[in-house]
Amino acid sequence: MIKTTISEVYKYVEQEVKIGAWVANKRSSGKIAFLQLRDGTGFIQGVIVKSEVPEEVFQAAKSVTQESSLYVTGKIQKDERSPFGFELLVTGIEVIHAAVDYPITPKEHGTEFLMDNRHLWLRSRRQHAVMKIRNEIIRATYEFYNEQGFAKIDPPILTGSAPEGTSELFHTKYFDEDAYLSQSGQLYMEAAAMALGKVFSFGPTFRAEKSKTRRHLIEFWMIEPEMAFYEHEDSLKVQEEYVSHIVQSVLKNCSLELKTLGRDTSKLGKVKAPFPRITYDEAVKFLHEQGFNDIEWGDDFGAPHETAIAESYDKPVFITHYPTSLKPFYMQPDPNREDVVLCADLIAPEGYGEIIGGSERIHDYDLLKQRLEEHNLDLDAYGWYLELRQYGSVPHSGFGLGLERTVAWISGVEHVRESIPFPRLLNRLYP
RNA sequence: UCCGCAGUAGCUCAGUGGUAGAGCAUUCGGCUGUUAACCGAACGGUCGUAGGUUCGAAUCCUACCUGCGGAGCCA
Repeated sequence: MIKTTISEVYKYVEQEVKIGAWVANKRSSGKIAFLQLRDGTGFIQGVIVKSEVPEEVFQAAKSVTQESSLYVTGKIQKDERSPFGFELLVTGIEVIHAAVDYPITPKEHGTEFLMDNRHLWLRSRRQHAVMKIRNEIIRATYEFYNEQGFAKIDPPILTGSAPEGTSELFHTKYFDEDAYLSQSGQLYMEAAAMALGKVFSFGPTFRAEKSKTRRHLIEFWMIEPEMAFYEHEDSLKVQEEYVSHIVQSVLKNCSLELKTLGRDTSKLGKVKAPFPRITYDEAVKFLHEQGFNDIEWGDDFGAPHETAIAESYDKPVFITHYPTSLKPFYMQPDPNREDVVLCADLIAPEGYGEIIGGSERIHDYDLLKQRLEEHNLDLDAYGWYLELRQYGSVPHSGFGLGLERTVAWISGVEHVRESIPFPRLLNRLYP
């Protein structure tokens, strides 16, 4: 007997196989029963015909409960009636564990209930599809940066100093010292870029912000590349090629998952480099033309502004050259204009908001020191960071991509809480 | 922190001053191609918590708790 998985059954048409699976749902009538089986690799329907199996097998199929675990044996058949293309004509059922009163029934449920049962909700067809897409984005990320000659570098998660104050950082103790959970590895990645040239990080970040929207998580994952000798424009090219690569990889390798989610793939198909760019100045002018009177030059954009800008393009759009006053201390000023910096936010289409923030970094020692002082930051805490500009400083750029917003956008799910296995939200630390 | 909405059976909801309801889940029975299967029956309740108004409160009033949506905030 061949033991296999649902994803491999196409190799065994008209052969007898054994599959370990869970019962996602069942339907039965007097003389035929259908089991919707899942094993993590996919979904397949098992068909049990009363007249063709021993009575105890048919009774087992009729009485098995939702989410019970089974070893099922049977013959693989091609079948036009199955959306998957194959069915399992069951000849034997061995119940490994009988589930009792599985809470998530085949009908609709509310958000709170599903989040309380997140450990079980992940088994659903829809959540399974989102996790597979997340996995494909992660795989394509490593593929892209390895092909482009980047080294993966892991910055620390526990840090002593905070780039911009500590109000939105998670506080903890480091023996007798204060410590904080990282909200970005960027500064460390700059040090790594001076050692290895092109580097990227991929890890969790933590923000103790009281944000409660469909785009915010307390704990989320970020990909942060940093490149020595790359100026602003060089960095934008990496960004648009990277985002194109992950979108096209998902389209190529997750077609079944996108179909399960009902995602409009024609919109994703257009996501190919190059991406449109507008400057902050142009964006403000555009918003005024659209009737937004609540914004002036020097104000940051809110969610409605970002959405209005994104909606006028069918690809992600870069907004570049923000006012210096809106951005962090380390961004390189535009050589032609002191009042704006060489930065860009990448706004995803369809209202998913900012998925990338990046900039060219200041590489001049005196200017960086001046900026630290202007922001009232502790020069000792930033000593090592400033020192990078004393030993062979070079122009360099980098950016950070938020994984969950990207997963939510590509999957087409409404809220980032569905794009991470166990979301940490304002009021959610369980399960 | 602010604005808005909600909390009734395991789940999703109806009930807006007069005997607590439906669908799903579960259990039992029926049905040979079902796709959230269908048909019949049974089981299932501290109406978020506390106080108040009333002959009588799930329903009206007050406070609090919890959740959802949005804003603000957000490298």
